[in-house]
Amino acid sequence: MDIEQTKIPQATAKRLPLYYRFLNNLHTQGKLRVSSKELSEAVKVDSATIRRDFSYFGALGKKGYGYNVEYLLSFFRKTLDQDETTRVALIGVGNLGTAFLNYNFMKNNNTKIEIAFDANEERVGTEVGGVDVEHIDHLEEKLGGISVAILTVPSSAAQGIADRLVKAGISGILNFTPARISVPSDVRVHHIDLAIELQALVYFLKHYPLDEENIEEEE
Amino acid sequence: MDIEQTKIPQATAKRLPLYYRFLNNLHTQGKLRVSSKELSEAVKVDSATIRRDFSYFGALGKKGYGYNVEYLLSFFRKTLDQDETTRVALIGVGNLGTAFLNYNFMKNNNTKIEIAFDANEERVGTEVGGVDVEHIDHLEEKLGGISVAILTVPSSAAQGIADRLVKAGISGILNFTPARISVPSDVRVHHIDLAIELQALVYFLKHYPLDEENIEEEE
DNA sequence: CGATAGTCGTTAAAGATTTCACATACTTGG
DNA sequence: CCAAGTATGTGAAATCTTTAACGACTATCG
Repeated sequence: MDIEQTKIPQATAKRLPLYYRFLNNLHTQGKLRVSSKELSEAVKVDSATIRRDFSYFGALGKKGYGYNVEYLLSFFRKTLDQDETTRVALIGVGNLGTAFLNYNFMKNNNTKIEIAFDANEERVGTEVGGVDVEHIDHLEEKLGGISVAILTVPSSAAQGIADRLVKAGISGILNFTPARISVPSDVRVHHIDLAIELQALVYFLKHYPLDEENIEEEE
Repeated sequence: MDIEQTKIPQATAKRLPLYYRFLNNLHTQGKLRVSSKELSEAVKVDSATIRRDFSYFGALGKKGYGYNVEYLLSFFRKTLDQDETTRVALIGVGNLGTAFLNYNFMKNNNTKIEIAFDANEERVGTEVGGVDVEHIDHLEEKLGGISVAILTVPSSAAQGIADRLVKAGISGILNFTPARISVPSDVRVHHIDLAIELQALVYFLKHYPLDEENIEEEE
């Protein structure tokens, strides 16, 4: 099983959660079947790419019919490990951190922010979006085996906190600070840089005029 | 000039704002020169990739020396159109929207959120992060030629607002809602989906164990 | 001034991803 | 049960991106 899964292209892996969500929508709407073409219009990914993506997992559809929503959904649920909840910690309850805490992505996702940390005494002890805020000084003792962290602290604090997270045994960090943090090679870091995303959009607007050749893109 | 620029790979274009910011840091620190190797460690991009990226713009460095920070910076400033400010509108002053308004990216970026819109009467008329909040009903009349919008509204409202933005003449949308919006082919949309980013990280952690083969990634 | 170490720009190779196009097989309606 | 219509899964091509490797040139130090 893992032998198979290791072969899935990264580009495909990044689209899986997207597919999963839209399949969920379809299911909620009561749709029973869906074609790669329909799905393509919904998620804005080329239909051939969708078929190719699905094909890495085997033959999930039927020729002349399309895909059975329920079946596909249950398949993805297993593949994306939706049955077991992933516990997440959030560091930095500023504006962005608060947005995350109030953003109830745990609905479809089975990832749950279980605890938040902040350096500001005023925030410590409060509850934001149903999550307790602890003091950052207690990071190590309160982390309790959580393996994924969302980092929404000021960029000057990013590397220091990251070091502590690594020592505390974290294995993945979603870094929203502009700082590019250094971690051991067995810790995975994904960077999301809001300022850069905005600048990139502006750059593309100015330098890649699009017309009958528009192609949406990742992330 | 545009002839040249159109040829720049998209992957390179996405990294430019990142380079720009780090060069700015170096300049602030008083560094006069930098090698692709040093820069590589700072931004976590392979040094050969950096050299290749820079080379699309011509020979910016000197063999045996590296790159002159000041020169490189002034070059990027021109290339990224940092001299002219891009005006941006923000729609949806919720948690995430507020985070953006308080996030002062206008420091290095020369993109400026000039106006914000919200449907909540209580927020209308207030000022968040120095930006006036207008009622969404006045979107068209108050947009005043702004061509880039950040969309941080509930996903159910996303397509409707997008349609109005398009009619009002927007040319780029940074969409933070989970909805994949449909727009004419001459409007560029970049999607950033926080829930998906988190899910993707979790998926990679479980299925792509890394050790002496870690590779950081985009976005 | 010559030797040594450092660094770019680029060619070429490898790797990853997307897209085309079509044989194949299923569905549907009469 | 057949014919027409649909839609998958995939081989092959096209495209895009990264990486290795190295020749050419620069800086520096003794």
